[in-house]
Amino acid sequence: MKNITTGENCGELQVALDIIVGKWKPIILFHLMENEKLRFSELQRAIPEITKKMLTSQLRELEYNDIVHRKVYQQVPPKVEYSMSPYGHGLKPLLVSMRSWGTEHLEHLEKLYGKDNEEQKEQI
Amino acid sequence: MKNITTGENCGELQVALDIIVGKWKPIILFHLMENEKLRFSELQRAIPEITKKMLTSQLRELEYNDIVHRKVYQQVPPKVEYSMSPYGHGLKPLLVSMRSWGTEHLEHLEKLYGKDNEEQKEQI
DNA sequence: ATACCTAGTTACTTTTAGGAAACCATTTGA
DNA sequence: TCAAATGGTTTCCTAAAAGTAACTAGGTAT
Repeated sequence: MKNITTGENCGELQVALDIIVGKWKPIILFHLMENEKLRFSELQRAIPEITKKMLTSQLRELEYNDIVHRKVYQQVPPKVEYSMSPYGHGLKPLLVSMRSWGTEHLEHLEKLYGKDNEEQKEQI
Repeated sequence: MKNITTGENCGELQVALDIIVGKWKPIILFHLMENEKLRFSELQRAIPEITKKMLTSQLRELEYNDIVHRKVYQQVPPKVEYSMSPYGHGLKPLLVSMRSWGTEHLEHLEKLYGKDNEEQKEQI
C-alpha cells in the first residue's frame, strides 16, 4: 500500500487562515494598513454595511491575536482608536501576496470561463 | 473630516481566501502537494475524519478553480485520481508562506499568553 | 444469488456565522 | 429636561456550512 504523507503542519496554516477569514477581517485590515489609526466610528463609516456587532467582534479577535492595537481614551463620549500593532505589520506582506494572487486568479478564471462565469459558479 | 481610504481590491483577497477556506481545503491541498496524485479513497484514508460529501464538494470547488485535476478511469469499480493542476502549483508558495506565518504566529501567541491559552481563546 | 468494491449522490439534521434592532452609560450642549 | 454623541452589549433570528446516514451503479469474486 502506498505511503501517503501526512499533510503535516496544516493546522498551522489554519492558524493563519483564522486570522484573516471572517467576512470583514480583510477589509478591516486593509483599512488599518492604509490609515495608521482609525476610530471605531471611522471604521464604521468606511465600511457602511458592517454592523457594530460584527465590527466589534472582528476587532476583538484581531486584538486577541495582537494584530491590531486598541487605545481607549478615558473621556465622554468615548473615543477608541484602532491601529495595526507593530507585530501586526508583519502580516502585511502575506495579505498583499494573497491579494495579488487573487487578482491573477480572477483573470485566470476569466480565461477559462469567460467574463460571465457567475452561472457556472452557481452550479457548484 | 478625515479622508479614509477605501481598502481597495480587498474583494480580490477574498477570491484567494475562497480557494483555501473551507474546513478541509488546506489539508487536501497539502496532501496533493506532497503526493502528486491520489485516489479519492486514498484521500479519504489520509483524512479519516472527512466525510465523502465534504471531500467531494471541496474537490469539486478546487477543480472548478483549476487548482486540482480530476482524472477518471473508465472502469469498474471506479477509479478517480486527483492531482494538483499545472496552474494549481502556482498556489504552493502562497500556501507555504501562510503556513510558516501560522507557525510563527503560534509561537507569538504562546509568548503572549503562555502554553495554555485555550481558556482565554474561549472567552472571545 | 449474493456480497463487495469504488466513487460518489441525496435527503435530512445540526452547528456556526452573520445580521437586525433595541438597549446602555456618561457627559455636554440646547 | 431632553436630545445627541460614542462605543459598545444583548437578544433574537436567518442563512450558510458542515455532518450523518442511507442509497446508487455496475462489474467481479464466492
